[in-house]
Amino acid sequence: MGNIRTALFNWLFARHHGGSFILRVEDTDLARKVKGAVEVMLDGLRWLGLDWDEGPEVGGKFGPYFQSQRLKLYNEAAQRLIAQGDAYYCYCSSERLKQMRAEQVRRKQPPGYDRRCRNLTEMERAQKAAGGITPVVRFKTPLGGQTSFNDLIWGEVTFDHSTIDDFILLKSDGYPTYHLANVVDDHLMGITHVLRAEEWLSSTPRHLLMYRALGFAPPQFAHLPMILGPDHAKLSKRHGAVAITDFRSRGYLPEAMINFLALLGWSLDDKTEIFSKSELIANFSLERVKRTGAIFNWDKLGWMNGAYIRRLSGDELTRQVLPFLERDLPPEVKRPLSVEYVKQIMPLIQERVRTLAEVTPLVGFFFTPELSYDAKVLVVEKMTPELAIHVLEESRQRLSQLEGFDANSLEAMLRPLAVELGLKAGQLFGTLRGAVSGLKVAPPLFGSMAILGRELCLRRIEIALDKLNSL
RNA sequence: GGCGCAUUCGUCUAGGGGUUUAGGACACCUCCCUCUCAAGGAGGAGAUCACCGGUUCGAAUCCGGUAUGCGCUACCA
Repeated sequence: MGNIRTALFNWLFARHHGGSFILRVEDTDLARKVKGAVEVMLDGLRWLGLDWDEGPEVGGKFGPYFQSQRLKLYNEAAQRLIAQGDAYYCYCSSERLKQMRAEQVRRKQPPGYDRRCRNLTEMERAQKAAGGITPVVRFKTPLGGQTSFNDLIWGEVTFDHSTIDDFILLKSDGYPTYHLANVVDDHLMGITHVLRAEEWLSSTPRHLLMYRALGFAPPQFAHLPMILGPDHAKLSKRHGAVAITDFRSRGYLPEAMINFLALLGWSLDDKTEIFSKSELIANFSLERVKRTGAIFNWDKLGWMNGAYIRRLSGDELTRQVLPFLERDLPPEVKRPLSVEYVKQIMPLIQERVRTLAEVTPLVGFFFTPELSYDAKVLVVEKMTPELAIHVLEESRQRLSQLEGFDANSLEAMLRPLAVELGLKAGQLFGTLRGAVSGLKVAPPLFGSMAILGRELCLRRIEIALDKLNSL
């Protein structure tokens, strides 16, 4: 989620300024490599409509866009830094480092590499190398001084070099760390603006130090606020959906997701809530990005998604709902579904759902050949089974003789019937609703009956009567 | 522990010295509409603007301190 929001802000920023949105896959951690993860990410971006100008699949002048395919570049940079005296080989074992850290923590010292290998002589180096340890490459952080930079969102930020240790550039498996790869690539790829999550703020001085050592002009940085869960912790799997694709399968619309995500940390003014993509692009600016983390509010997302669903045309709603019906309707329902039939139903539920996934349970009775429900739904408030039977028999009678069978004629006949039977409208309609849909809460009755048709309605009333009679 | 940053209704936020009895949205409550549920409409409740000092005629807005929270402090990104 956080990554997707970061991607969105990058995309909005690029589109607003007429720049390029570049997608680079930072797959430099072998241990965390997950098969298919990249495809999922690309799918998510595509679904949201965040198209990239350079990157996987579309290519670009500065490819490849997978860091795992650019190892040579990082190696060259590391070698250059070593040659210049800005980096060095470190032969310390991870066991020693772990121990060192534990000791530092115990003594309440700031944890960090103790620079044991920083000034090894040629002789010592050769000795260590002979020991069979594959070294890592560390950056030789200046011991004194400080680095300041002007973050586009946080303003002027300063860090003392004394708080930065000699961080690793190249791991012993030959892969670069984020720090190295990121700096090398941003330079090589001509990146002008880096918009990333706040968690990177404190490592920015390291990056700046590297840009300087490498003789590269650094890009502009903007650190975005984080997205938190309801417990104020960084949003994670524990908080429900994390992958953007989860939202798709839960029936959220991409436009709503974008709108909602954009408002997490950014706002235009004190009242506008609904933004189209082009309005977002037109109005987006870093100056209006907040600095504080925002909690992901599912309720508001639901409301916003509902608002977007209500704005859909009948055709569009139908098109979007179809896959959910195909997926969620019980197997006994014949496929493929009739698009025309679905389209007829849509107006009845459009303003009643917050997600596309909520449609199926509401409209299942339009498709299911056999309704299965408890006879209790036929006996609404202030009714008895006997009364319900009477009501249904009377209704069946009238329904079978009714001239037309559209919503209007149904209503014109049913309303007076309630009066005639000495019932409140809700009593009659509720009973019929139960018989026809098997639901207590359902789409509007007349419209539903019209779509189901006379024959089916009458049959369902028969079945309802059977149910009541066998109570 | 160190460093950096933040702190306005439960949540997302507007507001950056007087126009603020701090505005909007979600959620919540009431009423209207109504065949259920929604949607829609009208109201309501909800924030001593973290706290303490200072600057000022005047501070949510500026300054300092405190508290709390978050991030970083990995051969993760």
